[in-house]
Formats: sequence, C-alpha cells, structure tokens
Amino acid sequence: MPELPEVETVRRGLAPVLLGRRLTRVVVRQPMLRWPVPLEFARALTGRRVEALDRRGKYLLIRLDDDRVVIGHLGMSGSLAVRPPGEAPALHDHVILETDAGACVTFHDPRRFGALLLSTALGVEAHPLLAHLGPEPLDGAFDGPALAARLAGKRCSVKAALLDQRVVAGLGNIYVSESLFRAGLSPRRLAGSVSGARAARLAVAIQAVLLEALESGGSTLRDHRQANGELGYFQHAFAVYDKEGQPCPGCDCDVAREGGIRRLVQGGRSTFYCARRQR
DNA sequence: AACAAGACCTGCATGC
DNA sequence: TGCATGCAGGTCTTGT
Repeated sequence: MPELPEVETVRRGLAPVLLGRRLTRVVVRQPMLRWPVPLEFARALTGRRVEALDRRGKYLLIRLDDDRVVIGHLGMSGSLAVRPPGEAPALHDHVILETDAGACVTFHDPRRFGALLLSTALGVEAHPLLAHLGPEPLDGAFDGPALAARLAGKRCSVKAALLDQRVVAGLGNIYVSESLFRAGLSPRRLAGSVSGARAARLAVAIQAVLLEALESGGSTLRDHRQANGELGYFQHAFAVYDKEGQPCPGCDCDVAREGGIRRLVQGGRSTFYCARRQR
C-alpha cells in the first residue's frame, strides 16, 4: 500500500490522537513482522508521552518523551488506525497502543512486511534504514536540478531509479508510474539522461501527483485506510496505474491500434504508461 | 559496482 | 466446488 501520500495521511490522522498523550497500555500480539518487534517494545513505550509524530520517506517516526523513537513502516499491506476502545482485536492486528485519553491505535498488517523498531532521538537519523534515504520530494529544496543531480550517471531506467529510496524518498510503484506519465517521460529512459528541462518537468510532476494524492487521503487498492478508517480515494484519479488497455487520458491515442495504456515489467514490477505520450 | 532474482507472507482474482 | 497459479502498494539479501 503505502507510499508517501498514504503514510503522510496516516501521520496526519494519528497526530490528534497521539500527540501529547501518554501510552497507558501497549500489546504486541504478533512480534514477527519484517524484523522482530524488539522484546522491550511494550515496556519501552508504556507510560511514555508522545512528543512528536514525524515522517521520513515512507517511515513514520513516533518520538517519545524519553528520547526514544519508534520507527514504523507499513510494508505492502500495513495500516495504523484508530479503533473504538474495547473492540476485540481482529486477525492481523499485531500491535495495539492505548492512550490515557482512552484511544486505541492498532497496527494491522496481513502480510507482515511492515516493521516497528526502536531507536533514539540522537541515533534515528543514522539508523541503517534511514541513513541513506534521498530528499523529501515535498521539500522546497526538491526541484529539477536536485533531482537531476541524483539521477546523474545512473545507468538503470528512470522507473527503477525513482523506486530507489536513495534517489527520492517516498515514491513507490503507483506514484512513479503516475509521475512519469505526467512528465511525459518513458519509464524505460536511462535515468542519467533525465536532466535540465526533463528533470524539472519530472520534479514538478512528482510534487503535483503527491500533493493531489494527499488531498484525496491517499490511494486505497486494498488495505490502505486513513487513520479514521475512511478509504483513500486517489485511485479514482489514476491516469495510468493498473489501466492496461484503457485509453490514455492525455492524448487521443486509438486503443485498438496503439493499445492505449501499456503494461511493462521492470525489475519484476509492473509499470503503466502511454507509449505515445511518454518519450 | 550494478543489476536481477529470491526472499519474506497473506489474500484475492483467475482459470481449469 | 476445489485447487493451482499468479499477482499485489516494499525492500533487504543473495547471487550473477
């Protein structure tokens, strides 16, 4: 599920429930996520107050009042949602946090590719999972030249490069396809060839797609929920993702003759694009 | 050094 | 109806 807009949607939804609250009860029902939840996780969180809720790329950072930081990742199918207190946990509800206001936040993740780890305020930036992340695409400093510098010399496809979190932090399979479509760039294009005006177009496209997705509460294909349980609805605004064979919304290409939106597999992952509009 | 493939795990749609 | 297959929003690890 979760790319930057979904994680940011969850962060914004959880903030009013968690910020400034004390965690009164923490239950780890299933510790075997991507990596085991640390043995001391429940003990470390119980009684602590949540001082800040941040996001870095696709990672959520829950900062506690004792300088500990929870590093959270939702993997493919994870969600963090506020549940009615007292409700019985559902299948795949792996970790439950209760606050002194009586709120109940549940980490739910059928595939268990997600993670909940512990770090410290001083160490979190240098944590192996975060240390090499590229720039935040919604930062003011992210622009054409910044992106071009990250892509320079790369021999892989621009699609593969954008999925690499060291190049830009937070893009995933959906938003890479959508961004390349908006920028009019072929997903097969050599990453290193994207510079100058092309890089500027791509940077603008990435920001526009992410901001629009954010306004829609992210994309719900299956698992993503906003923290309040509502679905995201940006999936209705996809131009190309999962639209193989459908007409391209940006040009009048003939589906019968040109095939409309095409699907391509790169690095084992589907890419969707319009061959006519993307060069 | 760069890249692809394999691994992790569950659920769902499809086709026989 | 049941079963096998393939695919899915991610990314670390292993092998070429």
